[in-house]
Amino acid sequence: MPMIPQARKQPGQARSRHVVAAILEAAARILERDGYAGLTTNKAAELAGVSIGSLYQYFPNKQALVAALHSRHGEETLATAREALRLSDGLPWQAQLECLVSACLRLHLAAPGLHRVLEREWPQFDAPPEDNPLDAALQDCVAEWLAGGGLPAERAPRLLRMADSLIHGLALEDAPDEAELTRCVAAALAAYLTLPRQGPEIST
Amino acid sequence: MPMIPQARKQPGQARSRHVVAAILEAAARILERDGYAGLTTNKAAELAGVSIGSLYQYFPNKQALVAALHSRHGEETLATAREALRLSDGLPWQAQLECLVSACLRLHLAAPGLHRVLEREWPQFDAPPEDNPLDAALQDCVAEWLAGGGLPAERAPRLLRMADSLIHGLALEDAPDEAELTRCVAAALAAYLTLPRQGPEIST
Amino acid sequence: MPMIPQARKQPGQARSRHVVAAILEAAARILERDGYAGLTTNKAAELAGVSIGSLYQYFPNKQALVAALHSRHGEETLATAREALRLSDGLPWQAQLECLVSACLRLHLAAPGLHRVLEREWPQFDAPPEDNPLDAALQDCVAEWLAGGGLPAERAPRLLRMADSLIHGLALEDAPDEAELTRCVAAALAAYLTLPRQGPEIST
Amino acid sequence: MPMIPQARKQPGQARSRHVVAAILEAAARILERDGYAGLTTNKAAELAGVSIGSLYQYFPNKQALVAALHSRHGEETLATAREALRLSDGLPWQAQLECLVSACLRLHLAAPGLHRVLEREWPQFDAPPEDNPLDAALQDCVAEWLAGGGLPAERAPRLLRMADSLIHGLALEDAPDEAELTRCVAAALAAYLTLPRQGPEIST
DNA sequence: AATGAATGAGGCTTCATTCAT
DNA sequence: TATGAATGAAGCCTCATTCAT
Repeated sequence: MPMIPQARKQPGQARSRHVVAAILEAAARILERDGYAGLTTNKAAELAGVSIGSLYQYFPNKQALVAALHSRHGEETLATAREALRLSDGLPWQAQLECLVSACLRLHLAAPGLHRVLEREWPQFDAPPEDNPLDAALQDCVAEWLAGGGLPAERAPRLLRMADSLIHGLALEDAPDEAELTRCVAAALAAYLTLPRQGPEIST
Repeated sequence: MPMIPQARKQPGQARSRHVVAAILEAAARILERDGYAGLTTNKAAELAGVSIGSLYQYFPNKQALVAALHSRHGEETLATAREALRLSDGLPWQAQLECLVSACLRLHLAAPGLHRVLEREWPQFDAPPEDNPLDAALQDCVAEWLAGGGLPAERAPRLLRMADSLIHGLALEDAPDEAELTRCVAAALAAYLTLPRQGPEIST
Repeated sequence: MPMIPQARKQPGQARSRHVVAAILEAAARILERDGYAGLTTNKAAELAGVSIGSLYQYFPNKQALVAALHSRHGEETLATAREALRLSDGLPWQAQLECLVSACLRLHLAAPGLHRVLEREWPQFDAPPEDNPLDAALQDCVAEWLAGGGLPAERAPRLLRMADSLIHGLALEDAPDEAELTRCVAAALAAYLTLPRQGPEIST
Repeated sequence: MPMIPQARKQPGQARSRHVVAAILEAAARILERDGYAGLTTNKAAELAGVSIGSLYQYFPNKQALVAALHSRHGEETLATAREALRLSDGLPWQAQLECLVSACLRLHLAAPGLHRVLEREWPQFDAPPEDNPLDAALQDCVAEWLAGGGLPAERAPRLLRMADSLIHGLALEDAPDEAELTRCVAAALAAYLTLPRQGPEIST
């Protein structure tokens, strides 16, 4: 149970890659619609238009299927973050933060249910805390950016955790307004970043 | 599926109350350890030391069991919030906010896994969001406090959502430091509360 | 399983008799409404307004409960038949047959579902074929009547079986008309009674 | 509950058809022996020599399994009736009626318990009575035959109900004699068919 | 490689029956 | 004697996974 298996084979042929993509897409759609409990390997295979046997050809079990989606989500997030920082290069850090948040928010608003499942319902996210290479890369990326702006780079991990939480929590609002949410999240994160190093508690 | 059943019979005798408490306690422990999917009615009954039939005497189905825990969590949260505001009455609002966050954080640090399940994994999203009387009461409570402090009371719903997200997200940290997390969360929420009414996106 | 237990105790007190009657009445109503599968001892006890424990005080198990209803039905049928024959004494046998059929039909139209269950769905009716004393008494009664009218008394068993089948089958019609059904059933039974002793088949 | 599900997938391959046949055969045997309540999906699968999963591959639930048997019985009855009428074409209607009854009786004597369950215990009474296409076809077939013989075709529905009742009732006799029973049933039905249109109740 | 029929452990739930109070 | 909470065997059904074709 604790092992998170990888895809059984690297899709070498174009057809294989297409099948894998179809399966992942189908699984994502079901996850978005019905949650983790509503996803069955048979439903995913059917929606993907392949046989259940073919699904198991590429994914050794159901967990691997969701793990692949999780991984894909990590890649998208990393790419989005890098792109946002690149495009906003030169702007004040607050503006860059807004860009970052806005980009991530857009990513999640496209499929809030899916991301909620991947981030919260997916039972394996406690297994590898930070040794997930994608998470690590994202942390490095953000830490580097913080350092470049004179901000405390060691706050990158928690900053990401806070961003994640806020984005997922607010993306589930009834009628989410991207611009407004961006301001809220960015403001909250900025406040964290500018918190004095280890200010003594006033009371106690 | 959309029905949210209630307990099948109110525990009248002392024995009954004890059985119900044991079942809830067992369910909470399993939920904490194995997540929603890992909770089975038979496991809960066994861990509670009662027969499966007894479980169904008090809870018409598995959902009702989790719903009861959810409800209990809501009550605890509401009581905690009220108590924190009462105790900190007269302090500046920032200090009150810290008290509030600190109290809620303490509540969640006691069983972070359980609360993650109850708040995020528990598929109650089909139920009307705010007609949960406990949530509504909590919102009212916070809105009243905000109004009393000259803060925008209409931000109570989102404030609570943000608090929730941050607390649950950060409570899962490896070695959470309550005091430190409190400062982070409070700062983030304070920043949201003091955001200008509808500031233009251009300005910092 | 093959044993058909009797009521555990003879109701001596008035209260006991009342409780037993209430339980039987409740069971009959549920049987009528929901069929054999829909009858549960707990439902019967609740509808009767007594505790499940009390039900088992008077009926050792569920089968005994239904057996009691079955027995009661047999008694009613026997009484009805005797009464019909008595009242029609002196009339030609065809008229008496109509009286008999009419009386039985009326009995069944009052609660067709219940009687269907008791006669067809009740799994024990294959166990004692004719050693049921009530059935035997009914057969004797009818045989005697047949003999008195110069009709073949040895056909009583099959006559009763045919009457039973027809009455139960036709009582389930959508809008049963008692008078019309009586004529149909009586005509059919009369035809059987007047069938030549062992007439050679015309063909073959 | 009111849904009357169909087979989940039509047996396409030879293997599938064999499995379906084995399941139906096993279910029929259990139904015959133990009645509806005694039939369990697991017992049927085991007796059929297939896994419980395979049973549910072809029958979405227990009801569908029995419905399939019911349907099969309807088809057999219809075919038998048509064949009997065809073979006896040209004979006087009384002889044809005997052929009809004889053929149906033979059908039911092969497995009287099964047919009793299918016709009487099977709780299909909520389904519209005559929109079962097989029943309707049988009625049409008989009505047409009656009309051709100068008999009241509008009596076909009740005639069938009476035939059904009598056949099922008498097929359960201890040592049924087909020829004898045929004469009894045919005589009874003939009497119904020749009943005067709406004769006054007073006359004999 | 692809297919999809087959498998069977295991989950949820019911209900006849018992027994402590 | 009455009560009703407690019991647990047993039934229905799902779904991850395998394997013969």
